[in-house]
Amino acid sequence: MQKQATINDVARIAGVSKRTVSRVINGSLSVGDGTRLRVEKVISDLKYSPNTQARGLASSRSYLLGLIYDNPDALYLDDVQRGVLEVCSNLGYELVVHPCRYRSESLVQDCLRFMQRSKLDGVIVLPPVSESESLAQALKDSGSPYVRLSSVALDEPKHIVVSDDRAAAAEMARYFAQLGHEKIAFISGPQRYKSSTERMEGFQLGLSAYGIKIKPEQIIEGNNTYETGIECARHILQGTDRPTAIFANNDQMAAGVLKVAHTMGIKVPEQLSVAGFDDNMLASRVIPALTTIRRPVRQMALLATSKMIMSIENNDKAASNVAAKVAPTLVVRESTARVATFSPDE
Amino acid sequence: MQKQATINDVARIAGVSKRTVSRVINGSLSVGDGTRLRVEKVISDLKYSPNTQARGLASSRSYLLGLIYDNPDALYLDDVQRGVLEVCSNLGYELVVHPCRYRSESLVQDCLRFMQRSKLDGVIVLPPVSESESLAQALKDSGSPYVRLSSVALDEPKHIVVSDDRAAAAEMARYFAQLGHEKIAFISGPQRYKSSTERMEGFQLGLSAYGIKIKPEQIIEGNNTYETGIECARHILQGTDRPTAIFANNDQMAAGVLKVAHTMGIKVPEQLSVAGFDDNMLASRVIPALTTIRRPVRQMALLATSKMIMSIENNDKAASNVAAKVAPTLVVRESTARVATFSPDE
DNA sequence: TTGTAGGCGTTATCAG
DNA sequence: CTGATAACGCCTACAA
Repeated sequence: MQKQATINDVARIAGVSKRTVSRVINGSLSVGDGTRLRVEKVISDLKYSPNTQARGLASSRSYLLGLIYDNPDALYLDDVQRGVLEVCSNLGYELVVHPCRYRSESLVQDCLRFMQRSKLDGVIVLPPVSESESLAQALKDSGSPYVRLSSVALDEPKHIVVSDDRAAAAEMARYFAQLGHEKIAFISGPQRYKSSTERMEGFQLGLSAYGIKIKPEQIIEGNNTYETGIECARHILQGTDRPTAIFANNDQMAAGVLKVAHTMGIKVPEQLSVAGFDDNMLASRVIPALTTIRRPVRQMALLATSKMIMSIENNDKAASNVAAKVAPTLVVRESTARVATFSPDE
Repeated sequence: MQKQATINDVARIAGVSKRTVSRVINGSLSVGDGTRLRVEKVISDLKYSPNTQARGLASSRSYLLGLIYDNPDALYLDDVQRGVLEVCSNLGYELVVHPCRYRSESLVQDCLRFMQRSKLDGVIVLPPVSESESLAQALKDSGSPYVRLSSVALDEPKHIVVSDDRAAAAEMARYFAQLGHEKIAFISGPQRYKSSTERMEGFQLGLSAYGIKIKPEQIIEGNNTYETGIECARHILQGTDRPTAIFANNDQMAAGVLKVAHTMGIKVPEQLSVAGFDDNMLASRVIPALTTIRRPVRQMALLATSKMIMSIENNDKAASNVAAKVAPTLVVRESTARVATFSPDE
């Protein structure tokens, strides 16, 4: 392996100064066409590419983006990562991933250290970490470009991309109502997360438009895992007043509901309609395939990354102009159906 | 936000030279205890932490590790990433993720550029990219530490962590045989991947110990996706000579088999046993839960990262001594059963 | 045990 | 439009 060519080699061979080479690299306009061509030729001959570290040292840029998250669903994370990387790599940035603990005392400190240790040019923050106002504030104070993904517009447009979970949940409510369901249960996510409250409120609001109200005891809080989905489903389905439909805060928990229904011999969708939220891989693999809400995760990632890079490259106006809101959509599959006029087993 | 303290600030305030501070930072032994304490105090007072870029420029280290892969299963990637990060962050390294195209002409070039652009200290390569000998050679030539994950020991111990898929598949064969299955089908992965051939051969070998041979037409190649799992299952189950058990190269395809069986009204496991490979989230969520082989993915990631960092820190012996092999294990769930003496529907 | 001097590869300043 | 020259923050021979 040859030792890497440096800017000095290029300058020497092209017969110009380092400064000029630097100008060419960075696309400065004030370079004569002849000079530029000559330098470019040498650059490609030598397969020269600038040393990022040196560049960073001198200009305090690293071409590194950070992704901060706390233990998200694997499928969600993967989606996001793909989206981010797509934009990243096209624009010459690399991605550094950084899991952290949302509820830790040292969250802010930890993230800040992460940023300055690696001299990141900016960070993208996923929920629920994105909901931490103290982190957002710290990021703002430190002057680091950042973009948050969330279900609520908690920041200026250039700093956030939101998905309207509330409206989507309302759409699910409408769909349930139109299928004739009235006895409906809801398995919520942790109430400390905005996404959970947004979805719950959206769902309730949507139902109320049809004069339907979920009984308080039919609203149970899970923590978005398959296992708690199972627990909640048991609780709901073993009760005396079994609902005809259950909406879960995410697909994982909806899969848990399916499992319990199967175990109890309750037929889905004939005797029970079930719906989830996310539309991740699981939703379409499970039997019956889940009716759910598709979150445009990848699109959010693309938007966030574009914003991010625009901010970094001093284009705040452009960053603000990138769309900051996306709309999840209803996907109807096999797990929901019109309510039975009377249940076969009652 | 204060401007970051530099080594010079520390030196000045502690009344020593940069060199001494540098020694303290890097844990050199030849520093007087008094001096060391004094310097350390200043460091913590100033919340000083060395600038990674500058450090890298001078010593050609970046404290950055790379993860190279081509479009793996989201769940697999997530597992690996968690494992790697766990070790990484404890030892002061960050992780840069880098998807690439295994079959691309420019794979080697692309990966090498990635490494030198970000001046990575080392890379961990996932299958199937890890199976590229030309990449491995290039990495070796360029003197970059690297560790490959694979199903075959294609490199020296310090450069690889392998999972014995062959033995695991043989174990599944034994299990099938002991359940009394003789008419068995196999849905393989792409034959250009070692993991696929290892599993297939292991399975066949395992069966042959019981005098069982899979008919050639009962071996079908999928590409490890749910969709091809469905296609292959259709092909197999619509045939005249339906098998009593199907082993799929991974859980995704096994899930596809379940789907088709369900559609065709074939009861699993009563009429058909189904097993997968991986034991990812899907396996336990699906109904019936899949019997499968659990790959210790996370453990592989831990081992690989440890090796990696030891190599980086010039501890090749230690790197070689870290275990280089892990054993996947059989996990029995609900999708397999003793073969029916005669099928109820025949 | 400690300090001096020089270099790592870029970018930025400020002349010309 | 171009070029010296000084940062950037740290490390490493070599000396003392």
